[in-house]
Amino acid sequence: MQEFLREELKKVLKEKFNLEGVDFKVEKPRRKEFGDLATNVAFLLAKTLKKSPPQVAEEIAAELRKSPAFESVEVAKPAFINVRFSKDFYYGALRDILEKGFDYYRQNLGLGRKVQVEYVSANPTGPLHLGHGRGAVVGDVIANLLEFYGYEVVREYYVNDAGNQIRLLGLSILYRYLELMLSKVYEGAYSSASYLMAPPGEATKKDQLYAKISTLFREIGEEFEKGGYRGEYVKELAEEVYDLYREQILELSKEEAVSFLSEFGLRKMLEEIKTDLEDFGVRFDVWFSERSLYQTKYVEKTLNYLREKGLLYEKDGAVWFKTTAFGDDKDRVVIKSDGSYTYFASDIAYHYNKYLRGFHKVVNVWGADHHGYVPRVKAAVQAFGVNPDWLEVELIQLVKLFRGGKEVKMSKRAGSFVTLRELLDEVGKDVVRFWFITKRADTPLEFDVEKAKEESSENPVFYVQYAHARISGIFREVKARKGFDAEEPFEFNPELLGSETELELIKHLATLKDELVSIAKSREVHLLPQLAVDLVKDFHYYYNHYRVMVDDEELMKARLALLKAVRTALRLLFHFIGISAPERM
RNA sequence: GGGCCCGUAGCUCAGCUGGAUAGAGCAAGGGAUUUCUAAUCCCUGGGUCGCAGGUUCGAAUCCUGCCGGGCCCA
Repeated sequence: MQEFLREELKKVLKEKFNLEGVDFKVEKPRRKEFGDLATNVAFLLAKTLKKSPPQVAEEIAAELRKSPAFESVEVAKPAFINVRFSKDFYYGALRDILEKGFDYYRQNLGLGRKVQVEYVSANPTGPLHLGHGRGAVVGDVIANLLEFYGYEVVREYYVNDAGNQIRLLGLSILYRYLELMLSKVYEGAYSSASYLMAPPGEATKKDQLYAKISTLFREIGEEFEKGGYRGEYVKELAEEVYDLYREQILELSKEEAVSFLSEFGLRKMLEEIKTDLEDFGVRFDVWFSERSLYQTKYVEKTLNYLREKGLLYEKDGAVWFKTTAFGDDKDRVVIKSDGSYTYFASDIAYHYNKYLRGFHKVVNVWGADHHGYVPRVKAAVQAFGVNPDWLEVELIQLVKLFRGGKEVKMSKRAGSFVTLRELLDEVGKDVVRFWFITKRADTPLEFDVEKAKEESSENPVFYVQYAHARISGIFREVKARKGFDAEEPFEFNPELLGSETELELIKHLATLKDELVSIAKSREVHLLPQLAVDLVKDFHYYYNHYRVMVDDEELMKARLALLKAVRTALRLLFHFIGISAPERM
């Protein structure tokens, strides 16, 4: 309806003042006495038209009044124009919702263009933590919105499976495996008779194992101390290795063992990450391997491309990319002096790949700790001759975990952090998803587990879901007692919904359309939960003041239609947020 | 030292492309159901919008400085 008024206003401006492209605002006023929608357009035009704001407002209002869609058009205090839509306008909206369902809310903003949303992309060197979870929800919700509004969305996870991190994972598993072997040796797992019956003069099997373990420990100990992964999950992986391979790993050389275990760990972690995300309602279309960029020589090709454009140069034995040519504060290394590529090199290649895949737009959901990274990737994008706005980066701040008002300190290096999995198991998918998008993504979120759990009855998540269950409950009752199936399409007379409460509710449903579009455009997903709460509040009020199952069948049908429309809107909101719509609670 | 983000009710947060009496949830207090789910509804209290200047018809919103918190880089 905002769009409707906006168009009407544009028409007036064009026809009456011959003005176009005025950036006026149409919004829902805070107080309902001010009407359904208000605009500040008169303030903006006063200067150009050399008239007083109230005067301009009055002239515009006079034009608007000619349309039957408006019940009233008033000019208020300074020079706001307050518009009230007619009942027929709203009844029409209600009919539309019943008839079209989700499609009432749909708008083809995307025109079928391809958009990529890349999110999570956590290193597969450990379980997902809460920050990843937050990014997962935000990315997922953005993707849901874009999909709904006519984009062809590719959901993608960039897997950092190249480079030292993975090696360190393998090395850490090896270290824990050695610890485990050592304890097995001492526990006597390897001191059975056959091991002890070595020919005279030869070391026992036990001695041999011990010697190998000590050697390997010496070789990797320092590296592990410096950068190894300390989490419990590494020990678990080591146990799996032991169960599968027993002492066989010891027959490998150090490097063989590390690379074998790196692969093992990578595969396991990816599986785990995938499962966790699926249980979180997050699925990807593409798992893009960083390593593949090297295997297909994509990194090389991309750098050659930049070199041809004269954007690479050598200095201090390293190869640099002239990102300053595109607004970065300094140039960046792409090949280090030891000949190895930097992460930036593969990132450039990855984005070149995205570009060549023909995306109309690319949305990257990154942890806020990467914010310093944005200018250089945007620089790279520009080097391909692409507008930097093509790449949109949404930064996700940390999640601070609280338990009963006390912060739970988390440190990844020390291995003490609460995983997404643990939180999911403790409070449930719907609650976590809902809470993770209640705050602007770019500011830290404080999440209190006790609150999310204990207040379950006062929890906004259940509050909104309860409304859905209530409506479904009414439908069940109506069917059981009156034999009327509201799930099927039915005729109704909207004019029977004449009370202010009912009209307000219909208005609410119509207004939601504008609000959702605005959220989709601005990626302000944190507003969705509030939108759900606001709508549900109106519904519960209605429920408490009006009875749906009444003897007057026409009235009943009209009210059922209203509830059905509310349920449609709720389902759409839940769909965006990614929470379930329970039939009963 | 440089850059980015944040500071709004007791708590968690909206509002920030300037606009009408600054909102929501939770927490606190009081009330409502012989009726379709009380996981509900209604009412009440609660604010120097971090501080100080500036811009203007008008500032929580824009600009500058300071204070406090977080993150990144060197």
